[in-house]
Amino acid sequence: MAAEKVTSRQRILAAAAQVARDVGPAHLSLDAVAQRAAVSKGGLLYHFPSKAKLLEALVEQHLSEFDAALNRKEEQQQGCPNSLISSYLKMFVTELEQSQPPASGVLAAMAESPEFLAPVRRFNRKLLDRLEANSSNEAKALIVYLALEGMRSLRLFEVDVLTPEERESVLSSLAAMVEATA
Amino acid sequence: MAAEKVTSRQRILAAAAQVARDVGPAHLSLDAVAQRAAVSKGGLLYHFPSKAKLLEALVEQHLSEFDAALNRKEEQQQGCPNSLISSYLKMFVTELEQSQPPASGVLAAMAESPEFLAPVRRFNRKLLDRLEANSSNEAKALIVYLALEGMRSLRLFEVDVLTPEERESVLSSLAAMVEATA
DNA sequence: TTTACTGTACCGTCTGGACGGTAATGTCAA
DNA sequence: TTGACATTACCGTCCAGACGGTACAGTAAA
Repeated sequence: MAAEKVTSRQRILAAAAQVARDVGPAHLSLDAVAQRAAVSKGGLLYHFPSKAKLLEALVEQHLSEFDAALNRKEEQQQGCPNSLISSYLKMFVTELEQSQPPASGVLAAMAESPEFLAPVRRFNRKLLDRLEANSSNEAKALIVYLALEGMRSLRLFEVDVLTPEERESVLSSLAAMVEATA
Repeated sequence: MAAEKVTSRQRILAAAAQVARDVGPAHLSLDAVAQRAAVSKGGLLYHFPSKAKLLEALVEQHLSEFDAALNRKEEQQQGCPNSLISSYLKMFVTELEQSQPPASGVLAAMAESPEFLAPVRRFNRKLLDRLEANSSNEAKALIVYLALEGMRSLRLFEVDVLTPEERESVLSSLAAMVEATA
């Protein structure tokens, strides 16, 4: 049950993100997702009984992948001061290097209704709490967090116009801010 | 021609942003916009011959209002070093104080298709060029810009979970960064 | 026998937008 | 001054297509 089922579910989720990118977040249709995932519409609705459930899962998946990636980075430098914000920065760099596509599934969910982002709100608040508990300088950590969030959202909206040089310059400055324990 | 026409157009534009906020960016329908603007659907289509034109106008309006607000702030402190990034910061604070609603019309446009954000890309790039020409420390200015962009996008997505204290702390730190001419 | 689907047919609703009016305002020649 | 026409700024209706979701019969593997 696990192997096949999970694979199908994940294929559908990935297809949904793809479709959202291709036709615009507002035009994510179940038919198109099913086709892209090489699943019948009945099959799709077997896994996700409604469009809302699919969008919910899209958000959930994004959050859990984000969390996993962050934790992975943090394990690599346990105990260091400012380890969380430092991990977030490293994670962002890794994402860039691997040129991971933005989380367009989340966009589709928010387009449908901002309510779908309630889990994101909860996640963000928890992250902020952890960040403040973990940082030697809260304000600086917040700025780094927000600057990264800014770059993420620019990419998500496909309005990122930073040159590679600017990006590098910003990222190294942010790294310096993190290391300068005030 | 001028007085009535402009008023009607603007009522429609404002109604569109409202509707997008209410029903979710993906569900902005011409009928709903017409109703909210107290115009018939035919009337709406007279001003905006297609949905695409309406969304285009929504983005354009946002950009021009942004630009106007920024220029207004900059005029108040002509000649100062780092005047542009400083103006952007002040503008953001003003927006917060007036608790202006986020630009949900732009969200509706991007939901329909990311292509609608092409003017935003151009605008951002120009802004960045101006910013770099105007700043005594490019990297720092970029960080401030990105942090503000981060806060803006969190609000736009309705996932902003910063406490007023955190916001204030960040904003005053950003102001300090701007003033510390390196 | 249960799980995990496929495929087809179908339904009700919503939506963009085409279309054909129409009333008010303005223009201009006789 | 007035009648003829043009333009502007809409209104209200209609329709074809897309979409979410249901229903159901069948199938193949574990």
